[in-house]
Amino acid sequence: MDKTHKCDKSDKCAEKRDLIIQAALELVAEQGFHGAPMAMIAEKAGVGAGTIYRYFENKDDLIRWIYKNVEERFVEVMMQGYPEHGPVRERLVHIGTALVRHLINEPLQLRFVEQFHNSPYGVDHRREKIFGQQKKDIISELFHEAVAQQIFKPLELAILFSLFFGPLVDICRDHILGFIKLDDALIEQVVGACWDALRR
Amino acid sequence: MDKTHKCDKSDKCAEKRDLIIQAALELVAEQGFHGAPMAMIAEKAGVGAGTIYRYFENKDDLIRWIYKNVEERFVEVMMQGYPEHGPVRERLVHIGTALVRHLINEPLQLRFVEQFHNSPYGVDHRREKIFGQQKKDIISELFHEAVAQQIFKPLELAILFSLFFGPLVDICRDHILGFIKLDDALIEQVVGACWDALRR
DNA sequence: TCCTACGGAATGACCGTTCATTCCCTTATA
DNA sequence: TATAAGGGAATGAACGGTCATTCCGTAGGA
Repeated sequence: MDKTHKCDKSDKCAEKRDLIIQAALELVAEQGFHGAPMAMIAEKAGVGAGTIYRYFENKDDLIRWIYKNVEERFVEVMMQGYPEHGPVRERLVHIGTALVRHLINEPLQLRFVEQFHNSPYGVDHRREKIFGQQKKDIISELFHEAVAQQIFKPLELAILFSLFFGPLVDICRDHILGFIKLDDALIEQVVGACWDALRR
Repeated sequence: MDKTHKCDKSDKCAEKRDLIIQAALELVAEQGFHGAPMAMIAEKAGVGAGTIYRYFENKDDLIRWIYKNVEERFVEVMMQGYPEHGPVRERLVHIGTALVRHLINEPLQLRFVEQFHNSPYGVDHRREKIFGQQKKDIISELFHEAVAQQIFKPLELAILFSLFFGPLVDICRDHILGFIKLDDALIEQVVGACWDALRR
């Protein structure tokens, strides 16, 4: 929930807000929640400690706001250029490739989301995602359709998601941490391998 | 590193030590590191707060000790009844199935390890694992052999591990949290799917 | 009596949050 | 234009609480 604030439009206030967000994103991504106390976020953003509370109710509010925005950007990226009427494999490869490309270009966003998922809210968030999955997002639809057409193995959505997205996120982390070196050819191979896991 | 202690052998002291370990394991697994302060661990173990420091140098020492032991148990379980001279697929299915069965029987151990991996030490530990991978554990050997025989896709070990173990651990967590319900048939299907991801 | 294990209050560091104060920009007035 | 007043934005020292760790008095066995 945003805190009501006099100047929402693109003026100095918005700039300051963005500075806080960026500082928090970086610190949490690089040091974890432990390594991102409010005082440090404020210092990195170049504002006073109290100023943060003019823009966000409390730390939870700040963290959740960042998470929501980062997640939305993930979906946007996967939907950009999505071949809506192409065959299932093409659509899936598009999603996987777009996701991996984005994650390795925005390592802070990946690390932040991972930190978030492994925290008290993380479980609640996943529960909501899985059980509240009545809303028809395009990716869930694609998976459902592929199961119905007997292209995918007849498994629950949660399992199919783990088979496909789990390894992709893992290798992005390994790339960011310098354990492996991803390039376009390798990304294609790994996405292909994840496809193989899903295929009937 | 254990702290030197007069009575190491199976007497009352060892019992008390185990109580501390069990309490810490449960609290960290269920509440995360934040929710497992030393005072709470002591209370749950039924000992004084200071007593913990007679058995472990500090909290880090305690946590690392538990992690090391839990991880060793994972390997033990995967190696129990390992069909060393069977075909690659049989050996891999054995490992995957044994791991999943163990993890869903010991949810605390899985949750603890996940908490550990997402913490400051987590990255260091993984770095050590990947770059210090000169030691020939049986599982790495199996993967190397399968690549050499062109049974697996020609990918780095870290990637193959992510493709195989990543989804397996994910679905165990989902099972523990009640999001899905694993049974023997389903485990077999999922392990089979992970095999498909690796297969050339 | 000596020595070791133990408990739990005490300690000091640190964290999120608050709030009295200051700063600065806008507006009103002459 | 010059000046004063008003008010929202920003600040950072201070507060209350929590944490890991230490310290010291006590109990019990040799």
